[in-house]
Amino acid sequence: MPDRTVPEVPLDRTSPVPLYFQVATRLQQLIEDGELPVGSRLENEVELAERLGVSRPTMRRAIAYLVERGMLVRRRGIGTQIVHPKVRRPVELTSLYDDLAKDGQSPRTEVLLLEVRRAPDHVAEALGVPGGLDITWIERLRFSGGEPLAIMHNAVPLDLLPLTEADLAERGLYELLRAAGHVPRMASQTVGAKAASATEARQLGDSRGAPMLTMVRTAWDEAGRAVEYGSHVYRASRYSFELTLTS
Amino acid sequence: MPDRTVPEVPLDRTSPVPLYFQVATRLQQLIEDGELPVGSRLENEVELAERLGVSRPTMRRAIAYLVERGMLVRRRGIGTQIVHPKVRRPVELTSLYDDLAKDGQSPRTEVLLLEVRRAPDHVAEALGVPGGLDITWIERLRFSGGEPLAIMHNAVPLDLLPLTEADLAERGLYELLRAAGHVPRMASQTVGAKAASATEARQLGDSRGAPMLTMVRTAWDEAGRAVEYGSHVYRASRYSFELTLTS
DNA sequence: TGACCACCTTTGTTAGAACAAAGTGTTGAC
DNA sequence: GTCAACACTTTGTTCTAACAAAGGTGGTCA
Repeated sequence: MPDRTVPEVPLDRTSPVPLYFQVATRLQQLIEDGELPVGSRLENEVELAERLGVSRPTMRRAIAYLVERGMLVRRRGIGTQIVHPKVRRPVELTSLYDDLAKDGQSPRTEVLLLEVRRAPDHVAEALGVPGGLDITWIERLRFSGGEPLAIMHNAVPLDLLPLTEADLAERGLYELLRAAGHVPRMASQTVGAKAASATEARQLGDSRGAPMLTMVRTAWDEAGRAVEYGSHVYRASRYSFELTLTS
Repeated sequence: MPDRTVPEVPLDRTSPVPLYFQVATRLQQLIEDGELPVGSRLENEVELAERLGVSRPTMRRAIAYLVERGMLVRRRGIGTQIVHPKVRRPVELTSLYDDLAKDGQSPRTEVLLLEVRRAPDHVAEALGVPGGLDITWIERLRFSGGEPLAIMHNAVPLDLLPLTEADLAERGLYELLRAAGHVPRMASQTVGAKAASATEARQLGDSRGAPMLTMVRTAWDEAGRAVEYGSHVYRASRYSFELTLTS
């Protein structure tokens, strides 16, 4: 496949958006739109930098950004190739509410319990706090399309934000956390399966022993502060996790 | 928390290992060992570069590497802080065999079926090939600690490598792929749950209807070529997925 | 013909330098 | 005493420059 000449990229040097990002964004768009087709090779970075009017480090940074996202592949002596037309993010750190809302499923939430209490040992440990931490403890039932989908148990450190039943009924926990300035940035999850207990079956309108997907998660914000512990149970017949992962 | 003086870092300028990586690795070690405790702040990058005897770009690259991995956090005007003592990789792209072997569980594999055939439609689609693709189709039973753990169905494009029953009994599929130069770099997974079918129950020595964790995956190599399709069923009582994810 | 070497292309690494932008803290005016 | 302006600290962006290393190609010589 022959080299592909990248069209002119409009640059705004007065903009607060960094040059490397302007270039990267434009390249990404060209690839997504198919103007730079999968399999084709880019010009070499020196020429490209010259033609677009940026320095080589800036050009390299833009390319590195797309390599990181899995759209481009580079090899010394060979060049830069387009290998995928869509961004391949590692994994999106989203909540169930976000996922459903994005799909236009209009989720509904029923708050079963909301109380302030001392964190149980296993929760305190998951949050990385020695003990004696005050948390808001929440139990919610999530519906989608009018059908129950999941039971969600969450703990949020009390000093992060005040949580009310009304807020939670209308918005997802992650949305509330973000609005309060505690953006989840990293999370550690364990995904497993189990048979529904009698209680779970009753709450979810499923039969006892029905297969359930379980997820236990701890999330941290940018500054490394634990913002959420969650232990959820999903009806396997109605939910599964999709992940894209990179080495 | 006061600034922390980073101890001297030994640099080998004749080594093929890049300087920024030597610095990053040493820093990572210091953090993991607790010599640079969580919450403490690093010296500013200019001073640090000077003291360690590298240029500022090199120092920045080393730090950026650790920021990317979630160990450090930087803020303009503030400095660089240690927020986590362990590397937080997005998600490791490993196979079940790798995971078990790493835990010292000495996995055993029984090859139930190995044949060359035309890819079924849903497999061809998952691999991103229009159709008419010849694949090696494999069905394996994976044991751990003498107990059956999972049933694994895989498809590997025939032209990638020849697979024999003997190879698969001794080594994991990913290990074989890597050895053949087809290193899996990206994968797309769907994780769900289901109740064991009669066949699955019999093969896994579990009861019919027992909860099972399911995983369907397509993996690509560095060049964007599909190298594997897999559809696996794990006994939920004996296995779960652990993931770390970043936004 | 075939193997090996030299050369070309392309990305990777490192350095030095200057200015911009974001936070923090301090000083001074009112 | 309060608040705004300013200075200082620290990271972020951008540029120029040079050399190293890896992959491919073509030519020479046996």
